[in-house]
Amino acid sequence: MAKKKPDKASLDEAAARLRSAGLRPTRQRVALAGLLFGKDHHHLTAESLHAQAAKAGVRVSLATVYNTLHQFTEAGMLSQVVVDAARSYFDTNTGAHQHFYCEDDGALIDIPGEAIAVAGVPSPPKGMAVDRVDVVVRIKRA
Amino acid sequence: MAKKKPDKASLDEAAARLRSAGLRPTRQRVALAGLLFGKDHHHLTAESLHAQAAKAGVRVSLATVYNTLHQFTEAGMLSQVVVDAARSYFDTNTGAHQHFYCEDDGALIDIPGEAIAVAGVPSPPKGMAVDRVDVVVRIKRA
DNA sequence: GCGCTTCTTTAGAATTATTCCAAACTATAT
DNA sequence: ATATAGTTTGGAATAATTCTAAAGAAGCGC
Repeated sequence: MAKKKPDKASLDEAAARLRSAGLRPTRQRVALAGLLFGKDHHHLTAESLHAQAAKAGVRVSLATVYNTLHQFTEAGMLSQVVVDAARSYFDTNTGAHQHFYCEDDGALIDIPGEAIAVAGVPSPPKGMAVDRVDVVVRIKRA
Repeated sequence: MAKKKPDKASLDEAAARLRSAGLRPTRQRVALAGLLFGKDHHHLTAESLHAQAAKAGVRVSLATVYNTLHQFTEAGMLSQVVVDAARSYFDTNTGAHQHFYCEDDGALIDIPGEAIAVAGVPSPPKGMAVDRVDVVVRIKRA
């Protein structure tokens, strides 16, 4: 049988992480953090995480999944990837990197941050500061 | 009083454009094309174009605005800019260029195509071809 | 541990953007 | 003019996300 829940150690670690981000380590937040950070970096949507939680036997409402994703993003534990007007993707990799976005099936593929160089960004309007530079390489079946 | 509708000449030109794109020059398409291409390049949403049409005295349903925006995009007369998961922006400038996106107020500002250079894009997975590379420079009030 | 206060969760309603639908129209070719 | 195929439209339908008010847990002081 497949292991469903993350092990206790990683859950404890998740709780600690939450605490230091100023978030109470509630059952649902700890469980979601376990699902999110217990494995390799990956991409997800609110719906997909909600489904994954259900499969792992964690009871969480979809509203809480949305809340949690936003709180984690706010806390810098996740980053949001905007590639499609229809749905919001999140990425457990918060480091500087970019994405391929497959327009046929909606898949996201990481491009390591050091691979791509963007030169010539003009200085932003007065009073504004650059928050970050996103590069999306849109690909299609040839 | 402010001029509300585009002049006849530009409407005729719009009709010709539509015809060569394989679209019947209907009253609503011609009117929307007049609003879109009769002036400098700009950014818009379905809602904003619908409102603008209403103000210009053109009767068009919102559904038709959506249809038309997609058809024009398909025909290469408009391009879609994805910067915010919440709404779809369109751009009358279909040339290669990029954008500043102001996260505070949702404003889009063009960055000329020749300004920015993106180097190091890895080759896409087998069987895939790069459709285009979008760069969004997210800015905030400093 | 007990009670209190504050933060969280939740089900379901509400919102928002967008698409779908079937009926009424209209451009175009004949 | 007519017929035909492509369009428009209001309103219903969807989909993703947010809001709300009430019930449930955490954390703190005693």
